Amino acid sequence: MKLTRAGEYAIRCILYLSRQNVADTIRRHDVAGHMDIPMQFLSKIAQQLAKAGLIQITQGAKGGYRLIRSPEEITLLDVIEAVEGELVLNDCLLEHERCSRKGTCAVHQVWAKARGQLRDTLAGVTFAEL
Amino acid sequence: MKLTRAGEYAIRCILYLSRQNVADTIRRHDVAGHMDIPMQFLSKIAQQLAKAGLIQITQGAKGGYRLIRSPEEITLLDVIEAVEGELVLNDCLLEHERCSRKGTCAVHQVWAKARGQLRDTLAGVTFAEL
DNA sequence: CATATTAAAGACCTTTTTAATCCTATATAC
DNA sequence: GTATATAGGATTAAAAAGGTCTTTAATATG
Ligand code: SF4
Ligand code: SF4
Repeated sequence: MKLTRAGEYAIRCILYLSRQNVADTIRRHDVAGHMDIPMQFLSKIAQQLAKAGLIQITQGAKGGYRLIRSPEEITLLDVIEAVEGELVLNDCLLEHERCSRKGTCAVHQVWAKARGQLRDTLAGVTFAEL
Repeated sequence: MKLTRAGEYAIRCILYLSRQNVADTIRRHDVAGHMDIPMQFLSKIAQQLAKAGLIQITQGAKGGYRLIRSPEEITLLDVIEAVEGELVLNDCLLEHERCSRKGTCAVHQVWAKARGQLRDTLAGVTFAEL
């Protein structure tokens, strides 16, 4: 029930990019150095952020990462779900996960509510505010 | 960012006990059978629930588990934290976890808020309601 | 007391996830 | 074409999750 390192690093990465001149491409080396992220691990994370449409990656000299969307349009939830997948608090919340009790289970409703609340909270914070 | 099986089983166990005659001692075998919990694994979980003061365990013939507190007094959060430990969403929320950014980190505040919200939600549901 | 019943306790195990790192390939600026 | 940078796949080590096995101990009942 906890954020992974990858999730934490992803947030730091976007946070760093948000604070620079947003139009610039920032070197991976700089992001990793300033935000205490292992460089190679950052590569993996950046690739997921790119796949999710949050950043653009440029290879080669002068390459690096650049935000595609503006900080106001990126929420914490976006970043977290980009690297951790859909946020659920209990497996039975996933559509394909079958629990025989699901239909009538009162606990299930609680998890659904809690999940909604958490996602709303995280979706309510943009990187412009951070 | 998800409940473990142990947590899920713990909830099912308390749920089952809450639905029986609360004063009765229920056999581990029955709980496991009715709630689809691996028997030996339930032992481990029950021991944690006992340590947390939620159930009383009796060994020997006619032994089993019995609720100590009434269902109205047991919340989902109680049960979850009994087996998973204190609920936190990011490591930096733990007192002893050091992050050099913690002091000024805006993200930290969000996690603190989200965690509080989630705990409140789970603490707001008792087994009498379930 | 003897015996049957029932759970504890600790060791052990397997699988999955996490958190990286290594290495080769590839893209770009100059 | 060379130096600079990241991609992408394979690999790895450590930890956590999710159990199981075996031995021990407690209790009821005849
Ligand atoms: S018992 Fe309820 S909460 Fe637990 S997995 Fe099934 S549907 Fe979900
Ligand atoms: S950067 Fe902020 S949110 Fe991330 S671990 Fe440090 S204090 Fe917590």
